[in-house]
Amino acid sequence: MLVAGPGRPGARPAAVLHDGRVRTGVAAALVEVVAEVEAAHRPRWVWWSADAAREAVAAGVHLSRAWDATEAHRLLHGGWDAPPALVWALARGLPAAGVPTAPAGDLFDLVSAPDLPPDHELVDRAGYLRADHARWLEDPAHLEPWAHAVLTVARAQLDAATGVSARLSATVVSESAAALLCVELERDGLPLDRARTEQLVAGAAGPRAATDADEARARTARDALVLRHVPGREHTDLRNPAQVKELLAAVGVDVPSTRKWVLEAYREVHPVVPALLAWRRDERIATTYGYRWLDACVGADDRLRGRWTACDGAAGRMTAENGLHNLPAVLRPGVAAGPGYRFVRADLGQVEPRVLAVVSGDAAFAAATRADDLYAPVAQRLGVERPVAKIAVLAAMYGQRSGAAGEALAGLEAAYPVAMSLLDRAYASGRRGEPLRTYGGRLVPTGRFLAAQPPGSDPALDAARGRFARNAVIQGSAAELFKAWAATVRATTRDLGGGIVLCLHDELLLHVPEGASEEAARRVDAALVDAARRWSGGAPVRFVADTSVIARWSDAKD
DNA sequence: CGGTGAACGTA
DNA sequence: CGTACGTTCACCGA
Repeated sequence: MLVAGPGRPGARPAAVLHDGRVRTGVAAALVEVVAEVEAAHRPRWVWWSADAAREAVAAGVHLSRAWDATEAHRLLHGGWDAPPALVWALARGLPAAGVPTAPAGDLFDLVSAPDLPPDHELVDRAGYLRADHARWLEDPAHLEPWAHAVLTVARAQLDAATGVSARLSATVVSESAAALLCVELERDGLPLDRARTEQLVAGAAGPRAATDADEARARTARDALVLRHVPGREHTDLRNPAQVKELLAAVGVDVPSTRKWVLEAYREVHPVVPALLAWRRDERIATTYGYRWLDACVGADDRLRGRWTACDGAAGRMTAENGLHNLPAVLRPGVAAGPGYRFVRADLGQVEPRVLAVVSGDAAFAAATRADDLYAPVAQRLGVERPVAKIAVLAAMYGQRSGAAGEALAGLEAAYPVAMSLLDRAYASGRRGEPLRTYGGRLVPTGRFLAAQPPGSDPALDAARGRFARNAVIQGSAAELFKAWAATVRATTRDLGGGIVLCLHDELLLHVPEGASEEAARRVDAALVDAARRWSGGAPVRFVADTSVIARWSDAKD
């Protein structure tokens, strides 16, 4: 057990509970104890959240296995918000509505003190965590009961998980590893070639401005490249969509919105359209991924850092801040391995239809996953060209309505009825606002769209819930497979002197010493075979990765 | 001042 | 644009 109290990282109190023995102290001072216990016993660390491991991770201590009570709670009960008081309550079988709330400020002592248990008690008369437990934990002596409490929670969660499905406890374990990996990703950052990145930024935003006036001039100069095409309308604010719409109407481009995919069709109609689209591309880099971003998010060690989250609030994919998940492709040449290092880049091929084959248990569709290109056997079976088969499969999974997938869709229903019926059932239950579980067991509520309006009251809302549910069962299950893969890679490549530096939904980027890069690539591929077998329970579904050793993220795959 | 929608980057 | 996320901007109402 490893728990930490409130306070600044490093300076906060913490406790290690192992084999009946408790050691408490400042978290930074406990790192050695943590390392000793790990080396001697390789335990499954139980913690309220991986944040408890922050000091140990900062010190470079590798922790192999964990049970993360917050992530377990999210999997078991759905939703994202999971404060300890709620995690405790649901683990103890208490109603969430009864969780006592802690009013902030001085008022708290006056108003609620009589309802609190005696100072040495963590749990109140009703069985909930004492309402002021956050403040209560400022006393280091209280960390021991805090550690026992999370152990109680973890045991209850393990029982509950086993009761839900045979796979759920394995999902908790891999989710816990992913959450710990997030702390490591925050520590390590993504290697950048700063000079090259600055060059790329300059290409869009112009040279680095020395003063605010220079910056304003550069901005005006960028705007002028668009406005010169519309004499008489030089005062249009390009950052105001309503004004842009009016400007476009004045030159004969009448559009419902000024979105990129709408304007693409008007490129040839008036030169201001391509100029505006180019302006938007550059403006994105100038404002979001420009010099300010470089200065704020890239460390002195040329690493791009941001906060990582193991699961989003919907189906459970990982999220990252500061551009780690949405860096424009033109900046990717700036992501470069350090001297003596290489990236190993691996991305899953056609992961969502392969996941559908597992989740649905469709034997015929599973057979198609034996091919490197899944759409080839599907096209053959349907008697259509490959592009048609691909559009039909994507349309079935995502409910795409535009495009000409109609006839092929009917073919899919006939050829793979089991897979198609899973998608139909997910859509139908989502329309009714029923929660679903992903293949690994995550509970996903579907009533999250304007919860005030019940299912059945708004057809458009019901359809949105249906589409969300159909997507979530695939996207969420794919996220589980991905995290199982990432956790396996984390474990099997750490002796090579490098590790994962980026997770991007279906893509892993490792930074490893050059001499170990080919071995790392082999282990990444082997990890996929292992993780897929464990996650899918041995289903006859093949997963494939495109894996290559490269120097820059943008380098062509070989 | 905070919240909202448009817009757009990624998967 | 099928879904999800993070970020910035302008606007709105308080």
